[in-house]
This record gives sequence, structure tokens and C-alpha cells, in this order.
Amino acid sequence: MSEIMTIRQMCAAFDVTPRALRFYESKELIFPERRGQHRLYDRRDRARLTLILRGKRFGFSLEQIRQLLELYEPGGTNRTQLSATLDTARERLNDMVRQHAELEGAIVDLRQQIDEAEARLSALTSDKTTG
Amino acid sequence: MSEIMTIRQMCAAFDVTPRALRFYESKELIFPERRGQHRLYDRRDRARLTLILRGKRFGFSLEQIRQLLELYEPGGTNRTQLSATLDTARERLNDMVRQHAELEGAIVDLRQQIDEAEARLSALTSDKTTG
DNA sequence: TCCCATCTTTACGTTCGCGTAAACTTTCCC
DNA sequence: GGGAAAGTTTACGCGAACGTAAAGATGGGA
Repeated sequence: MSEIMTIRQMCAAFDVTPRALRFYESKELIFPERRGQHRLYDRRDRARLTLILRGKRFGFSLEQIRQLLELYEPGGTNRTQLSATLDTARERLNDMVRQHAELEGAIVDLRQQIDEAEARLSALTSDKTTG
Repeated sequence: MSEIMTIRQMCAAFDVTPRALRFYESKELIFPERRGQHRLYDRRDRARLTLILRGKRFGFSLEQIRQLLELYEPGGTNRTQLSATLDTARERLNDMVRQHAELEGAIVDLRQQIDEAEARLSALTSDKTTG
């Protein structure tokens, strides 16, 4: 895996479409360099894309993810900007903690429902074989 | 809270709109009774709505949620139907378990980023007060 | 040099999950 | 009995996150 990748290589590596990558760029979530007209993606772009896809799996909107990505940018933010970025980041963190907690209960619930349904299924099946 | 509720009472209780409730019904996720033209929601409807909203928070589509809700219906499913329902339910469960695990890492990550950003912020602030 | 593969922009199309009128019944209650 | 309130259906609209088709630029290799 070379330091710099074309759009095709990115798509293969992350299982996304070129359209999606250009779309994320148009929404200012990634900023690949250009050689002529062509886009070139480096390590930083890949790191950002990893975070984008993870955020999507958690159900965050691209705009929420964009705000989170600001947190990872070292440079040029002033106090008020950084402070606002931190505020929204703390909200996302709360979302994630809540989600994590609620998932535990939901997993237990669903497991029980599956167990019960499996019992019903095997009852049905044995009905057939013993009937 | 009475046994049977009107659409308005449901909306107030669950913080959803009438449009959303009718939409879920059109997608066959809930089946309120009718008194004349009006819809009436009972305990079973409320239980289903609770699961619907929970599923939404986990990022599931209404169609995925509808399939999950089939698991909670006691009656009229035959073997093949129940077996298929179980298969998709196990997939959802896997989704949730994966999500739960991934959330732990992401939470740790985000906490660290927030900590670092807080450090940068207080550095900036003390720069100002000490400069 | 020419051609094909790969990239590009532009722009309209699509699915999901509702929002939002518009026009009509139905019901409540005084 | 007579409104106003609350409910109903029908249908068009909308934002998010891309899909997809069209048409042009570019670069590489026989």
C-alpha cells in the first residue's frame, strides 16, 4: 500500500464508490491533492475516510462527522472556533455513550426473543416429526 | 395513562408526529384498531412503537425494524417464515454486537481527542493571559 | 500518432423518512 | 342542531446521501 493512492485504489481499499469520495470532498470532509485534474489521496485522507465511515456506521450525518473531523485538525482554529468544536464533540461523545449503554439492553432483549422464537420453531418442527 | 390511546395521546407520549405514526402504519409496523375512522392504539401498539424508536436510534431502516417486529408476533407464522425471520434477526443481533464493540474503541478515541483539544484550548487561553 | 482507459465536471434521478398543505368527515359539547 | 376541534385521505415537497448518464479532458502504450 503506497503512500499516495488514486481514487480507484481508495475505492478498492475502503469499499466505497468514486461518487461517494467526490461527494465527501464536496461536503468538505476530505481534501485530496491534485496532480493536474486527478485526485491523489495520502495518509491523512485515509485516516479521515476511516473516521467518516465509522461515523456513518454510528448513524451520524455527514455534517456531524465534518464537525468531529475539525477536532483532528491541528492548525488554524481560533479560541471561539475550537471551543465550539469541542462543545459539539462532547455532544457526540454523549450520544455514543448513551448508545453504548442502550445497546447492551437491546442486545439482551433481542437474544431472549431469538431464544424464544427458536424454541417455538423447534416445537413446530417436532410437532411435524412426532405428529 | 389509559389502556387505549388516541393518536394525539400517542404523539405526546412518544414525541412523534401523527404523520410519523400513519407512516409507520402504511409500512406495516403498527396496526391500530379503528373506531369509525379514528385510530386507537393499545398496549401492543405502544410496545411496538417503543421498539421502532429504539431501532431507529440504532440506525436501522424501517424495513429492518419491521422484520425484527415479526419476531415478536406470536401467531400465524409457518416454519419457513419463522426460520427466515430468525435468520434476519440473528443478523441484526450481530450488527448490534459489532456496533457495541466498535463503540467502545470510538469512545476511547474521541475522549482522547477531546482531552488533547482541551489542552490546546487552555494553552491558547493562557497564551493570551500571559502574553 | 492514435486510441483506449481513466479520470473529470455537470446535472438530473432515486430512496428513505417523513413535512406540509388541501379538502373532507366525524365527533364533541354547549 | 351547529360550529370548532380533531381526525382522515391524498398528494406533492424536501433534505440527505449518494446513483447514474452524458460529455469532455488527459495520459499512457502499441
